Amino acid sequence: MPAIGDVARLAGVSKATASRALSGRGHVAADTRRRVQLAASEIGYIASPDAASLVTGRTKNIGVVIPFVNRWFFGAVLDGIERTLLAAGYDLTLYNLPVSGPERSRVFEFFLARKRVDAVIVIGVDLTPGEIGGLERREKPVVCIGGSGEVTARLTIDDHGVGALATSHLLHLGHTRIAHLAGVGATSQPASVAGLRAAGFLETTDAAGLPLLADESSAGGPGAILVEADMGMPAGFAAGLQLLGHPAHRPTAVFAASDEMAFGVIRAAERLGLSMPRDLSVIGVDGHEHAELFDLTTIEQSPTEQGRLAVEVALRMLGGEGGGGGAPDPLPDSGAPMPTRLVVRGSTARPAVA
Amino acid sequence: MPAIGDVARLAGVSKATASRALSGRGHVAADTRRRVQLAASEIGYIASPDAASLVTGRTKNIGVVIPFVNRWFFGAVLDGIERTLLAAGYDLTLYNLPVSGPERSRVFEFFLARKRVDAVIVIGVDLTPGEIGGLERREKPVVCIGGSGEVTARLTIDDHGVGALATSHLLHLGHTRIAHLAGVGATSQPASVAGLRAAGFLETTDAAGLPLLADESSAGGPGAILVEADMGMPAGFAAGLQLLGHPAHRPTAVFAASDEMAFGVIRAAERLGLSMPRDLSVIGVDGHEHAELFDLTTIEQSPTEQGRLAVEVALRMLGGEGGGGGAPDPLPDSGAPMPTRLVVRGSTARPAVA
DNA sequence: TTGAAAGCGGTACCAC
DNA sequence: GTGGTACCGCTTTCAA
Repeated sequence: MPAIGDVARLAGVSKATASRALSGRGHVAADTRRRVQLAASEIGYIASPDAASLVTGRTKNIGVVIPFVNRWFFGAVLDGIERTLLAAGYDLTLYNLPVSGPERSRVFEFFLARKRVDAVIVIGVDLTPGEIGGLERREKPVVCIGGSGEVTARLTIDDHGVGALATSHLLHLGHTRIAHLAGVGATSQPASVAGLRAAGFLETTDAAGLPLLADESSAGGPGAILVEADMGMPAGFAAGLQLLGHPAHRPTAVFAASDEMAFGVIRAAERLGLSMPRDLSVIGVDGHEHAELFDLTTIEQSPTEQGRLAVEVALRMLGGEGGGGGAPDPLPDSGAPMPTRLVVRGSTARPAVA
Repeated sequence: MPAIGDVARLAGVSKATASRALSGRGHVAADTRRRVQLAASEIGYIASPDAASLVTGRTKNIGVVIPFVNRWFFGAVLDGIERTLLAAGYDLTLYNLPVSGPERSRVFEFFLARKRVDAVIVIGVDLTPGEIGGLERREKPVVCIGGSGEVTARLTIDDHGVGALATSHLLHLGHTRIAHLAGVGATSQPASVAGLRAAGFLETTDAAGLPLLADESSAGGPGAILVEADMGMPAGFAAGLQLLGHPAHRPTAVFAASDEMAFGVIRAAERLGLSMPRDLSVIGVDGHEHAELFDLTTIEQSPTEQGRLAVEVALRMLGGEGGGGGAPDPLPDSGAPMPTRLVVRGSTARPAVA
C-alpha cells in the first residue's frame, strides 16, 4: 500500500511538500502540485485517515446514535445525515442503541468515548445526565434530534404544540370522545417526545372540558382516553383493535403519536368493519411517505431536513475554535423549533351525528 | 485526554507493559496488570483506535454499503449487522449508496478504498467488475448479501427458486392469469435479485403453458403478465391500480417481488373495491414484520440472520492469515443458499369460479 | 516479566 | 515555495 513517502519520491519532492500539495493546506507551486497529484494517482495513493487523525486530532467521522433503524422517521433522519456527511467528506459511524442494559452503556462509555468520532448526533433518545456528562468530559459536541436530556444543541419540533394541534383539529371537527395513542413512556418521561405530545393532548382536551377517562372501557359519552403503545404499526393495530372493539365505548376519533401507529389503527378499523372517516377519524404525526396512500391526515415534519441540519450544526460546532464552550449559538434560528404542517386528508371529518 | 504514557507513569511501569496489560496481548504479572488497569480507569484512559490501527493495520471497523435505509429488508439486515459488530467490538461505517453517479464512485474509490475499514459488507447492490476489482486490489474482504457481481463471498437466498415457488403456489391454487410485479431492472439485469425472481416466474408460467402477455391491458384469459416497478409500497400501489383497474383484463393473482410491493397492491385492491382473496390473490417475498397484519402470504427469509452471518463471514476472512486468497471457503454450508419458507395466509386462495 | 526504542503514516513547525 | 524533523499514541521486536 503506497504511502506519502512513495509519492514524494516519485514526484521528486519532500514528504512535507507532497502533504501540502495533496491536502491543499499551505502554499505549493502550481507546477509542483500537479506533479505530486500525478504521482499520487499514478501509484493509486490514498491518504491514511488514521495517520492524519493522529496528528490533527480530527477524524472526519461522526457517530450517530439511533434507537431503531427500521422506523420510517429514524430511517429518514439517517438518510439526511448520511448524504450530508458524505458530501462533506465525513464518515458516519452508526450505533443502534439498545433501550437500556449493558450494551447501552458500552456505546457511551467505550465506543463514543474514544477518539474515533469528532462529534455525536443522537436521534430520539432520552439521554441520562451521566451519558451527557461523559460526552462533555471528552469535549465531544453532541447534537440531538428529538429525545430529551439537558444538552446544548437540540433540533426538535414543538411536540407539545403538535399534540395540541392534532387534538384541536379533532375538536374543531366536533369530536367529543377522543383517544390518544401515545408512545411508551409518555407518562413516565414527561420531557420525552411521547410525553410532550401526550401533554398537548391532555391540556387541550381538558381545556375543552373533556374529562380524562380511566381507560378505553369507560362508559360512553364525551371524554379523553390515553393509551400507551410502541410507536410502530403492529402496536397501533393491536391498540386499535382494543380501543375500537366495543361499539359502546368506541371513540369517534384517534390521535396517534406517529403515522405508523395511525396506519395500524386504520387497518384495525377496517378489520372491524368501520368505515373512515364516517365511523372514525384518525390523525397521525410525521408526514410518513405512505400517509397519502392511507389517505391519512397528519402533522408533517421533515426528518431528512432535520438530519441535514444536525450535521450542519455539528460541523459548525467542530469548526468553531475547539472548545465550543463559549461559542455563539450554533443552532439555526436561535434554537426555534423546526417547522411542522397540518396536512388534512380523508381520514378526518366531522363525526357522524349521534 | 490521557494517553497510555500517563497510565504507565501512574502505574509505575513502561508504556510497553501498560500496553500489554491493557490489551491482553503478551504476558504480564497478574499484579502488574491490576495496577495498570486501576491506573487506567483512575484517569479515564481509553486507547486511541487510530494510533492502534496505524501500527496494527487493523481498524476494527467494517464498511457497510446499502442502497436504502428505509426499506424493511435493508433495515433488518443492517440491524443484524450492527448488533453482531457491536458485540465483537467493531464499528460500523455506513455508506448509503446512490444508485449511480459520481457519488457512487466516490464511495468506492475514496471512502472504501482508504485504510479506514477492514472489510466491506455490501447489501443488495449490483456491483460492477470495476468496483469489485478496486476493493480486491486493496485486499479488502467483501461480503455480499443479495445483489450481483463476481465476488468471492456472497450470502443469498435462491431467488430463482423463490420466483418459481411463489408462482407454483398460485398455479396450484388454480390461477391462470397471473401478474408478476418485478423490481426495477428485472429484465436489464438478469443476475440481479429482481431478475432472478422474474426468471423463476417466467419459467414456471411458461412450463404451465401460460403465454407471456405483452402488457397488462392484453385481452383477458390465461396468461402471464410482467410489470417492473420500484420495490416499495407506493410503487406497488400505483402498479396495482394500473394492473387491477380494468375488470376485463384483471389478473386473478399477483406475485409481488417484495412484501412492501404486495402491501401496496393490497391497498390498491381495497381501493378498487376488490375483496381478498375472493377477487384477487396476492403473494409477496420477505417475511416483512407487517405481513401478518396484512394477512399476506409470503416467502419468508431472515434478513437479520443474514446480517449476522455476513459479519461472521467477514470476521472469519479477516481472521484468516491476511490474504484471503487461498483461504478455505469462509461461507457456511459451502455457500448454499440461505433458507426460505412459504408462509400461507389469507391473501391467497383458489380463484372464484369464472 | 519488563523496558527501551523503533516505527506505523501522516502533519506542521521551523529554517532555508 | 520547499525541505528537514519532531511528534501524534500506540504496538512490537529485541535485550535485559
